[in-house]
Amino acid sequence: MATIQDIAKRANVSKATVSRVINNTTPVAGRTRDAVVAAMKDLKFQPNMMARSLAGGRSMTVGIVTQKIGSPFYDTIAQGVISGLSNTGYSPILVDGQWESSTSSEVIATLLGRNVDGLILIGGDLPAANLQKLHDRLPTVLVARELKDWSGPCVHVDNETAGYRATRHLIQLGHRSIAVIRGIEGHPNAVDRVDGYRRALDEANIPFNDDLIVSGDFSAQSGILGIEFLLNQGIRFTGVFAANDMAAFGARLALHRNGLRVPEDVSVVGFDDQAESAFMTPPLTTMRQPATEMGQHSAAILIAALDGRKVPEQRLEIQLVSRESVARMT
Amino acid sequence: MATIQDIAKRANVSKATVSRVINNTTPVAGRTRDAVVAAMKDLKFQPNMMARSLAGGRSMTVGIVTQKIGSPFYDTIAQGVISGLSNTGYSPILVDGQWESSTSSEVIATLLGRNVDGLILIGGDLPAANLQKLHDRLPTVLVARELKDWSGPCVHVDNETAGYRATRHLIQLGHRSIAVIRGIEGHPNAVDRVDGYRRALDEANIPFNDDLIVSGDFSAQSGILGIEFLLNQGIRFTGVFAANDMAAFGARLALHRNGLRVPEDVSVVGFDDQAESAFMTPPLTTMRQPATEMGQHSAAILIAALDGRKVPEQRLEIQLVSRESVARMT
DNA sequence: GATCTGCATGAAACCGGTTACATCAAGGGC
DNA sequence: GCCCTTGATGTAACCGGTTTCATGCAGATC
Repeated sequence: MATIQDIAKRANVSKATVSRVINNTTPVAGRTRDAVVAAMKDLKFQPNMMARSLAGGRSMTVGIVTQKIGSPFYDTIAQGVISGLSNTGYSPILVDGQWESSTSSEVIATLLGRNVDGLILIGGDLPAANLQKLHDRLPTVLVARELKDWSGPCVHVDNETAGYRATRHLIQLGHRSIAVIRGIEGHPNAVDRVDGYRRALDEANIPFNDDLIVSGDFSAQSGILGIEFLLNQGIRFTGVFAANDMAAFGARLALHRNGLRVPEDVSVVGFDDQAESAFMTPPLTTMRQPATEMGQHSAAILIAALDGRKVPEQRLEIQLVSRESVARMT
Repeated sequence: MATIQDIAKRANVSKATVSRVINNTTPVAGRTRDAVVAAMKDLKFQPNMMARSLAGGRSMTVGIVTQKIGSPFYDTIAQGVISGLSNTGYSPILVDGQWESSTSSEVIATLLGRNVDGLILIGGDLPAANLQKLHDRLPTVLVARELKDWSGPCVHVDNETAGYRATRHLIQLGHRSIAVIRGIEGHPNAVDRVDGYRRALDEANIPFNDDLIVSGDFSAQSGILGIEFLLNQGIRFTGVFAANDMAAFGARLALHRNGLRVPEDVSVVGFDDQAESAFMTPPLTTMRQPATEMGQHSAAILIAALDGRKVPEQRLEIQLVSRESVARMT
């Protein structure tokens, strides 16, 4: 591999000049520049990022910390980030925090050791204080996580409103007994969604019934278990609001196994709108999270911050995608 | 951040000694070592990877080139690679080749500029010659792609046999008119699967009928279109072998829309066994690709190669996962 | 024509490690 | 007791860039 030194020799200039041409930091005379450019082309020069980073302090990499690789929602965000980073000169290093703040701290430490220029944290539950310290050190953007005491950039959507809208949709179609399959206990997004559910109930003067709420963990299995539990308890419901699409899939299957039709007997609303949801039988009505866009937008914010620019705030909303798993009560 | 110099001063030794302690390259006297270790702990020393890489020639990163981020199968492999890499000291840089050899070449070039120590190529269609040149330069493992003229390590599964088994399964249950929704034209895996399909037919003395084969592209939409097309043409079939699970989802939905029950009227076999498949209605019978294992195994192979070791060949097979989308012909 | 100014360029230090080589003290062999 | 070996450690060069500062040259000013 050709080094900057080789280029310099070939173009009869000094290393410094070559560096200037590459980085456009200082004006270089036209003919000199041409000679350097030609030499770089001839030798197929590819700058050594390691050296560059060591000298210049920038590694041109950004760290992405995702949670539980394999979860559709977080994965899609990560993909959005990666796609948003392509052709920016920055390369992504993707690591998994596994929804544990200790693991997250660890992986972040190795990312720092790699001199990443910026950090994108998808979800996670790192304490605000740690985050703030991190952000004082290098640009950090938080995705899919709301946090008070956080002054840095943050890309998130309003889960409470989404939960409200999902529930209102069912209510408007005449449903009054709406079961909820909750996400992981204490998970802020899950909590917000249930809060929205309650608001919609209050608004419609439907008393809140705790029996209709079953716990879950965002898995399809928890959707099955939730429905089985409700049915075994003899609890009546005509609508189901699932924590996410995976749980909705499980719920839909359990209903099927118990001879309940969707949507004729029970309506189901999911959350996320993952790729498969449009092709369920019946296609799933769900709250679409703009996961890809969230990822891309956070990449844009980070790049802007790294360049000292600011990027216009972009309003991302969770929207109801009305398909065929919901019907009017008859 | 503390540097090796700071450690050296604090432990009253030279930089070299600190380096030796860190890398265990040369014996260091017990008390000296202890002093250094203590100093590192005190100062929370985290070696600068950039400097390390520049000096030592190793970057402790590996490049992962995936195709079309967002495709369940390739994504799962990538996840496997990432998980296989965790705690090895190597960090993954993930890029998307987008199923275009020009894009792949480009992203690989930037990975080389980043001094990645090894490369994992998932799928793709880079010409064998390029690959060989690449492999001469740095350890490279090929995943989910079979290639003659390739002497390097390669993790793949036998798609022909899988296609054969899927078809045989249907035949054994009495099906004789089995439609195929093909994957992308010319995609080697897709071609192999259809070859296996033909072999099973031949073995059972069922004449091959070209009308039963419809084109597709691994998308759910193509599953819908395929079934619609067959139905419109009035072509009769009792079984469907889909290129992958996404296509199977689409096919299943199209059958539903046309009043055909699965599996009572038509049996469906998918390919991949992605997470959602077990929760379809009915749960999808499919050929399980050990995607995660493939990723992990290829990571293991690469790490071993980087350490100059060899890792025992591991036989990975595609297996039939029998669920409820297939029934015996009545 | 001498002096000043400004622009293009070169020399060298520096980033934080690794490593070949030099040095030095202690122990062993005669 | 002297010399050689051996093992531990220090010194300094080096990896491939960036950046500060010095330098030299041309044109402008008087």
